[in-house]
Amino acid sequence: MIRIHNSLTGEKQELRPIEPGHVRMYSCGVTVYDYFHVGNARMLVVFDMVSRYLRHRGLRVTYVRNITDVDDKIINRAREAGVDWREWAARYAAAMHEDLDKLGCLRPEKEPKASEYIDEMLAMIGQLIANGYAYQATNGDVMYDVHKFAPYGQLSGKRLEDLRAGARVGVDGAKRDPLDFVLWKSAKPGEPAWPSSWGEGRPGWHIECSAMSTKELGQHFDIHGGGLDLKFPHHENEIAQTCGATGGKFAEIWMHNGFLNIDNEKMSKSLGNFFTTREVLAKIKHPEVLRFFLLSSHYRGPMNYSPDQLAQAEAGLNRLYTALRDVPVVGGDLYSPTQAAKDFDAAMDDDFNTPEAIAVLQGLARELNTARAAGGDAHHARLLAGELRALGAVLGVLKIAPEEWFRASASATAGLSDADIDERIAARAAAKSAKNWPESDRIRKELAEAGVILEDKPGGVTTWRRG
RNA sequence: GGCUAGGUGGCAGAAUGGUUAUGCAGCGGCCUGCAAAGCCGUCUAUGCCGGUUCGAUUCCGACCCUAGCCUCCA
Repeated sequence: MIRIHNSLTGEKQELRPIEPGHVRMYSCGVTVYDYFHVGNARMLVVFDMVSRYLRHRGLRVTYVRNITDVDDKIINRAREAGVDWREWAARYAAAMHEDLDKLGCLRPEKEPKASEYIDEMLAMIGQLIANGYAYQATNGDVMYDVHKFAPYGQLSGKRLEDLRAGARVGVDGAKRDPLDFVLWKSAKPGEPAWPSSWGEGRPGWHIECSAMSTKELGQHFDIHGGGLDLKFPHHENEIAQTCGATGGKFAEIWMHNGFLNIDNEKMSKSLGNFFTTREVLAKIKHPEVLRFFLLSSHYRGPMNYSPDQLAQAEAGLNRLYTALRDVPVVGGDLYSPTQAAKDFDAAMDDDFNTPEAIAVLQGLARELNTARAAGGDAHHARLLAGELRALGAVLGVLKIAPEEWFRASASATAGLSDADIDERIAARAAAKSAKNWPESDRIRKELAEAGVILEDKPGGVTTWRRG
C-alpha cells in the first residue's frame, strides 16, 4: 500500500488510482526564461522519482509536466535581448531538456506548452464566466471572482478575511476584490496576443495549468505536484478555476516539495543566492551527485545547498559504487528480490521516504562487501550487486559502470590523463617489486596531490580513482 | 499581524511511547611493506518548561528559536 501525504488534508492517504492500475499525475514545470536553478531541479527530480517509483511498483503512469512559455519574464527577457519571445522560450526549453537528461529525469508522457493550449484556456474562461465565477473588469482584463468560489483557500488553509488582513495585497482598481486574479490580460503593445471574445490578449499564468492538465489528464486525476511556493496562490487558483469551470473534482492528492535553501534562506534573485543547475553540474564529478543529494533528504522537508553537502553526497555514492566495483555482471543485472528489496519498498511506500531507502541501499552495500571479500560467496555477491543496481535505478542513480564513476573528475580538463596515470603506476610497480618503498610512496603521493588515489589489490594489481 | 512547517549526536539525515537508522567525519582493531578500500568495534543527540504515563525524543499544553506563505517564484 502506497501512502502519500496530501497537502489538501494534511494527512497521509492511500494511493488508490481513479482508474485502477493507472496513475495520472501532473506537475507544474518551469517557466523557460533562463536556465533553471537547483531549487527547480529539486522539484523536477522529486517528481521524476515519484513517477519512477510508481512504475517500479507495477503501476502504469501518465505523467504530464508543463512548460510555461507565455509569461511576463519571458517576454521581458526576449525584448531585452531583441529576440522573438517564442525563440527565447524554445532556447531555454531545449537547455532545460539537456540538463534534465543529465540529471536522469525521464521525459514525461506529455510536456504541454502553454502557447499551444490557448483555445482550451479560452474555453475554460468562457465557462467560468457562464458559471458566474469570472467577470471582465473595466480595464478589459478578465478576472476570477474569488468570492463566488466557496471553498477558496481550502488547499492553503487560508481564509479570505485572513488574506485581506495581511494588507500586503496591492489594490488594483479594476478588481472587485484585491484577491481576484487575472484569467485573461488584455493586449499591450508589443506583447504576444491572441484574439478572444474579450478582446486581444494573453492568458494569466494560473489558467494555463488548469487548461493543460484538464486537456491531457481529464478534470479528475490522481496526483498534482509542485513546489511549496506554488501552493498559494497558484494551486489554490487552479482548484478554483478547474472546479469552477467543470463543477467536478480535480486532483485527488496534492504533493508539495520543500525548498532548497542556501544558508537557510530561500534562494532568490534579490538576495543573489541562487545557482543554476547548469553551473552546478559543471562543478561536480557526475550529475548523479546532485541527484543523490536532492534525494538524500525527505522531499517535503527543507534542505540546505552547500558544497559540503554535495561532497557528502559524493562520498555516499562512492561507497555504493565501491561495493559494485569489480563484481562481474553477466548478461545484464541479476535481480532477485530479497529482504532489502522489501525494506526499500516499505520505505518508499511510506510517502516516498528516500533517505530511508538510501539507508537500505547502504546496508545492501555492506552485505555485498562482505560477500565479495576473500572467501566470500561470489554468486551471492553478483545477486546482491544486481539488486543494488536495480534499486538504485528506481531512484535514478547507480546507472553507470563503477569504473566510469571512479575515473570521473569534478574538473574534467585539469589534471593527469588516464595514460599519464597508468605510466606512473607502472613506474611505481617497478619500484615496488624492487622493494624501493620510498620511491613507490613518492609516486603515490605525487598522484594523490593530483587528485588520484591508488589502491593496491591482491595479486599485485593497482587500481586508481579520482577523488 | 494571520496561516503553515520545523527544531535529533561534529556534519547531514531517518525513525520511534521502552530494545539507541544510515552516510560522512573521529577514535581503536584486523588487513596492508606502508597506505587506500573493506570489515569489526567505539564516542558525541533528541530547543526550553510543565502535564499524561510504570516509562516520552516520540502524546498534550505553554514558551523560545528558525524557515516559508500572505506579492512573481519549484
